[in-house]
Amino acid sequence: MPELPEVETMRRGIAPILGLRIDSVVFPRGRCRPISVQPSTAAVIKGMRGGEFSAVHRFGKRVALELAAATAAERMYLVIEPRMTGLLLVAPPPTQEHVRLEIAFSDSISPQLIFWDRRGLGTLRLLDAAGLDAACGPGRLGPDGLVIGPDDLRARLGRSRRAIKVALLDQQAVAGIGNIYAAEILFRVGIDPRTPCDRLRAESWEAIATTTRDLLATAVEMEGSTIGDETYRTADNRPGRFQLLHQVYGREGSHCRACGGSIVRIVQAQRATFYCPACQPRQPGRRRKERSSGGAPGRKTVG
DNA sequence: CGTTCAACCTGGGCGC
DNA sequence: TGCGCCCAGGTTGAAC
Repeated sequence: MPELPEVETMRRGIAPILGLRIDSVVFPRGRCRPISVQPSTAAVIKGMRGGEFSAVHRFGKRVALELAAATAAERMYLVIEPRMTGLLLVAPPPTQEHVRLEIAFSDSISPQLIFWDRRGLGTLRLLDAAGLDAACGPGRLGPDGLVIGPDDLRARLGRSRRAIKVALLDQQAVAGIGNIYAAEILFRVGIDPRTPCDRLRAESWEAIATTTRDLLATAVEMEGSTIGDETYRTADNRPGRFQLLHQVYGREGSHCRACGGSIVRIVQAQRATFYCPACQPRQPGRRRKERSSGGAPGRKTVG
């Protein structure tokens, strides 16, 4: 679940553990399969115990905890990728069973840091600076969604034939957008999610970039989106509030809050897309053999 | 280059 | 009640 706003909220929420001495690092052996830990659980324990975290960064949908070191060359980072169900907590976890990592600090008053992940698709990596750059640097991730500019977005996607919804999920184009926010962004700019990128005009890219920044910033302020029960929670175990502002995601068959029409669900690249056909009309076909049969810019059901 | 599919996992919800 | 199926916020790699 966690996309940029949720991961940013996690990043901010675990700040209380910065500067505390790492007393113990435990990978509980649950009944379920272990998550991916690189280079190994033993190496992670050895690399962290006795140290302290000096900063916490976010790269797209990943959190990187920086370990204090005498020199930059020795500096290591614990990179956490929550994927679908991972949570970073400084509060008691939803269940004990899916606690994947537990870090305790010598100051007994302070909370533990817990990585909890029901499905276990999340990953943990202990990386040096070069490894961090390879995993999260500009070669791997595009500009962050909170600061993406229209020119950058257009330069990266403007010539692509991919559908705009699918392209917005490409982390190399722009980092941090996931399935929820891609749908919400496109609703707010009134663009059909199936529109090929190379058919969007400059003003559309402008609108998409501006809306992406604004919407993600608002979602961060509202501490992300919590849908259903055992999903995303803040680091201190509270639900986010941005789901209250969702206009299309998860609302198939419901009335569009803008026009009263019906929200539709389609599948693109094996993932659900929600949109309002009335508020997000098909682009008038630029550069495509258009057989104006009726006259009105009516649609032909294509797929 | 782009799409499609399977895989990685657990668990909730639904129809029968 | 139980079983089987579909669904889920993400990412990756192989096959076409």
